[in-house]
Amino acid sequence: MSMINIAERHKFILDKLAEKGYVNVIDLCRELDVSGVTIRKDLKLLEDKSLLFRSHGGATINNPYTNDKPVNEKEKIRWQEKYNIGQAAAALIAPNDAVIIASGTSVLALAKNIHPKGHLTVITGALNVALELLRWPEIEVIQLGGQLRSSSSSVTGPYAEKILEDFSCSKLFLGVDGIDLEFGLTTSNINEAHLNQKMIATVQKIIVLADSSKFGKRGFGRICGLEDIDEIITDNGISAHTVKALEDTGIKVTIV
Amino acid sequence: MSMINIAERHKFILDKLAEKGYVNVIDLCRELDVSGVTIRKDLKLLEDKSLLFRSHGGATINNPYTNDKPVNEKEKIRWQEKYNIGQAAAALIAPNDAVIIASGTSVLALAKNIHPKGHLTVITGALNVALELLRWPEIEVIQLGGQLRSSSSSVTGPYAEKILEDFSCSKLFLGVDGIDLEFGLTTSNINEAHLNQKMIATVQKIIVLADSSKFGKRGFGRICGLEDIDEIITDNGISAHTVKALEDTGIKVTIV
DNA sequence: AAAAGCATTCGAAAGTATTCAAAAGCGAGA
DNA sequence: TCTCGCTTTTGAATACTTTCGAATGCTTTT
Repeated sequence: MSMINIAERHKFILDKLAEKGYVNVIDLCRELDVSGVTIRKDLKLLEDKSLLFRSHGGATINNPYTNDKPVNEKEKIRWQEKYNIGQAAAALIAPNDAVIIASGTSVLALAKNIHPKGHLTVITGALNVALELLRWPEIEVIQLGGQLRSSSSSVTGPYAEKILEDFSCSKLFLGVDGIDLEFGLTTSNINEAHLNQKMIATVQKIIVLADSSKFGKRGFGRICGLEDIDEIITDNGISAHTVKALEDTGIKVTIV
Repeated sequence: MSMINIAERHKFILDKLAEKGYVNVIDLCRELDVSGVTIRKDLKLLEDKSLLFRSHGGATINNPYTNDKPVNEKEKIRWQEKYNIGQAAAALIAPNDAVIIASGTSVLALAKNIHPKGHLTVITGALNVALELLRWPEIEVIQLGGQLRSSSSSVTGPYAEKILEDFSCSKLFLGVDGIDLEFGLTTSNINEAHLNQKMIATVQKIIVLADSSKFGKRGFGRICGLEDIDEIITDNGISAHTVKALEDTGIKVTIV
């Protein structure tokens, strides 16, 4: 196989990488009928464009060391926004607080951003949130019980709701799938929505974490109306008009 | 399987670690068709990147989760035995079973070894066990609720015990800290022991997972006497005399 | 205490990377 | 067509990495 120019060689290399996940210099030399020096130069160019990872004798398509566990797509997208939102939310937590953290990627970002100053009690149904917080000896974590949903790694159902009845917390951090000015807060799972309602009933202050893509959307399960919530933390993709409407309802809007 | 270069070898090692939680040098030598020196060098490199923990003869996963030292220290040692024990225990699970899995490193090894054939219901208080099982859509996981202990990443307390009252399961898989012929089964935490008692009350068959170092030891919290249990799975470090004594009590002893 | 198993170090051999100056290719203009 | 100026490719020399077995020391088991 003889390749006329660089572009074609690069395409060949990337195609082979996509197919096999790995290429080595020697084989490419033979297949493309060029010298090793040339292949190495090609690989270096592609590496500089971060289209592959170089290693001795060849190259791989993805970094062998970022052993990415199959993080679902939702978790990847808008991570930076969620992270900033989580950071802002974490700043609202005071020493000796008792708070509830619901489930979802936004509140996981919150959990990762909590660096407790004093003692803290956290109630959550989300396994990943609980595990994140267990690192801190200052935090007492109450895990809600019940049937686990694999999509959110969190519990729902009567057992969780029953446990909630025994507690009274100062703040609830709630991640949602949709915020609609008329319809209120929604999530895509009806059981999750029901649990969230119980959570709302046991706290004094409700703080919603939602990146700006959530506004105007309606999920399947309605959680509550806008009039029930106290604060929304979102990113600057939110429209001024929406901010105005929320603030008119008496909600504090924090934009990160 | 012959791997040509480092990157692929490292990826293989990390993948295997992610799946099994433990790798040993000898097996990797065979699987990757390289010498022990090379594998050790690889493991050292990966350890320097803190992608794993080195241990005699192998390595264990360094999960950013479950990063509480107590478990990780324990996890380092005798992993091979625990893994084999977990494998044998997993073989006892039948389709459509409903089982309880307690907490500890041995039963975590069990969880990693479960590859369900049909539907399966699992009740557990251990977050790491629950997370491990959530991968399988065939498994319905019931997470117990309550206060979390960071050393074991598992719940104890009245909420967990209350949930247990509603279920009746066929088997309980129990990891313990000590097995004494007179004193019975013990664990180092009194709350854990109490929860284990409640678990025992809700199942028909009790299977204890314990590597051979546990025999003759007494932990702080007594769980039950030997007469209450049905089967023990352990490794071949157990003395013939102990096996005889256990079998005389009517316990089936499985040695892996 | 001995034996077995595992880890580390070292130098040799093979394989791979880099550099550099020479050669080859290529388009533009005479 | 030929040459000029440019980029791309190349082989050769050199430098670096990787792998391995053997020797030696360490840990665990018997």
